Amino acid sequence: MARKSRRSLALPESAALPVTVTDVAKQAGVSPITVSRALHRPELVSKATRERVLEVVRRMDYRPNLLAGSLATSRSHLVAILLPTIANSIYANVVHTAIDRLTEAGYQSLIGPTGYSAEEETLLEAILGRRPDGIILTGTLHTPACRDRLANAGVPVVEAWDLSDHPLDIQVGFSHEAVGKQVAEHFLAKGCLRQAIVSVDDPRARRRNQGLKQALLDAGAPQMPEVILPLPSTWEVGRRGLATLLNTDPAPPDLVFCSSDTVALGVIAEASSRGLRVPQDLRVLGFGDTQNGRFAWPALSTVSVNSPAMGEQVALALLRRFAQQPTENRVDTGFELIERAST
Amino acid sequence: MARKSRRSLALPESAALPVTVTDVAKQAGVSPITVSRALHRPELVSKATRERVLEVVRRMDYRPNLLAGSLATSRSHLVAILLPTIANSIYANVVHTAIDRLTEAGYQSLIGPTGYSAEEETLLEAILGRRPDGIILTGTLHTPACRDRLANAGVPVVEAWDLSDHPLDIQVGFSHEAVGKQVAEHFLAKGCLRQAIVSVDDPRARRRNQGLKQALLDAGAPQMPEVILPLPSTWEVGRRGLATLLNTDPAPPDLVFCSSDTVALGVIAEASSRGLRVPQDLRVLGFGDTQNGRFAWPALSTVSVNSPAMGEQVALALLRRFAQQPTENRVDTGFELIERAST
DNA sequence: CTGTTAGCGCATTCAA
DNA sequence: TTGAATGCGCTAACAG
Repeated sequence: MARKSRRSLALPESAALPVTVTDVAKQAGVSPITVSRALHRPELVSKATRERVLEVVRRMDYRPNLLAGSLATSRSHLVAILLPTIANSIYANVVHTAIDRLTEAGYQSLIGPTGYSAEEETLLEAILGRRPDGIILTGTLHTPACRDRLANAGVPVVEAWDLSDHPLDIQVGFSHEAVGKQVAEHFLAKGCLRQAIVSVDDPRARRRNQGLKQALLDAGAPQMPEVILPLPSTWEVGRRGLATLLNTDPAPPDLVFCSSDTVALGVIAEASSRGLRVPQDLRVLGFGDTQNGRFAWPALSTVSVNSPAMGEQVALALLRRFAQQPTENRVDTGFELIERAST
Repeated sequence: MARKSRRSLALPESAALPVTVTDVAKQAGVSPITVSRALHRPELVSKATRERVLEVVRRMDYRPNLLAGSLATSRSHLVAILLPTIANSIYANVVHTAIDRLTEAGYQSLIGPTGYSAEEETLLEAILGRRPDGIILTGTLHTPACRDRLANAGVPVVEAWDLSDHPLDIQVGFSHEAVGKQVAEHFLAKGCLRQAIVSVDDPRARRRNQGLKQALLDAGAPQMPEVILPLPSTWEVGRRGLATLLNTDPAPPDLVFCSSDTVALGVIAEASSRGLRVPQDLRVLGFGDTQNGRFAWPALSTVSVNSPAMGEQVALALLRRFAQQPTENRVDTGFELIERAST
């Protein structure tokens, strides 16, 4: 009893046609909608029919087609996550936590790599075409057009990892300027007057650096060289960065503020290969949460940003929106300076 | 001229109803299918109407609903990627490369976290319910039921990071036993007879370890202690691992084979805090490609698995399947032992 | 080259 | 408690 026009090719019988609600309905002697209800709103169906239907569902190995469901309900249960890169990413922990929470709540995650500004618009359209129920933004969108597009997509958007003055919608993050400021002040108080910077070229890193430099300026501390190298963020950036610093300035820095823990490790490697002791001769400060707070590299101080908490907040904000509950539109997840001596 | 029953709520006019093919068709004075063709198969439409339609598309800001398209064509242009974790993951580089290629080819990536065996089945159903055109598996599926389900889902599946004797479908990876064997033999030849292991508890790591131990056995080298610690793979595993090794055995190892570069760094940290020189007193061997081959930690030897190439092959295999071109069902991407002395 | 018809699989609305 | 009719938005098949 073949259906009217499913597939033109003759298929081997192993590739059976997918079972649909209609198939189940026929077998169970009910209408398709009853099957749907038995599955999703069982309280609307009498116990007898419900059990019969579910039995048939099991027997026929019925798997709902979520595409069809989404089309009919206009709720895709899809969350799009836009991030520059998955590999070695400072955002990975946040994204990971958020995905876990969303998955638990029955949402699935669509990943969009925003690494290449050229195709950003295309990517965004492809993503929006799936009609996601929500969007998570970790990196920065390159073109203003894309930001506009997102703002007007009629979809809740969470921007993570930052608090800016021009929110798209919801923000979960912290102030990068404040990070730089606090680092500078903390170490000024400890007597570190020669604070240098080794950083990749990233907008947020630049704002942290700016915060640090401003604080130094305000305190009347000397301006030290700042080495900015291109992405990606590798150990090599740190090694070359410190090498450059030391070659440039006759008087070495007493602190190096790095754009990430990875870069900081490179600085430590370079320092030790030059016989500089960390932190006695040179303090090295990283940023991020590579090890997720579990364990830090000896002598590597760092600014921990509490990624898991951020991930939770990101997911929470979206889920509350979905449930049409009131939401905070701005969550400051803070950061914490962790100092390590050695061993 | 409102449509019949779209949305019940009165919406502010800013939240305009999404434009559909039908809307465009009306404005352009053609039928919906012509709009569809002008967009997707322009060669089937006369230049004049095509231009008119596209003009209207632009003016009305039409955005195709990919859910509807997928439902109609049975091609979702979605690839599901199942991986244990995104954070600090050894798989991240592979996944990243694969996503890039797939995105370029017009496919989008759905991420499914398989970290929690308990809900593995639920997750899998949710993913399959989206009718992905292909599936990428990086970690291991925990239950046999899930493997069966995948094998019979009627969807191309690529298993990455491994070559086993019981492929689900396509395999792209390398032999983990061979890694262990080659490491053992290489360093035996260099005179390292006391090869110990510090590893997390992971099936594939265990197979690498097994390969190493077997090769040692075959060569008549002494069996050294093997420290297996629970996931996740952090520096701390390395530190505690080496500490345990040194406390357990009076005669220290001359080589420590680690389950990842991260663990290996921990071993190096512990070694240096104990005054052991790497590699003179102790060679440390990592595994993976944390830095993607760009730069290695001084004195950290490693087994590089060429993740980008693997990612390419994974994407390629799927794309060829989608295009119904013949495919290799088993691609050995190999690995490479990289030895580093210092500095 | 263009349009008509019909269907993808499911769920909302209303009626019974 | 159940069902019929209909629509979600798009496209394949066929006709003209």
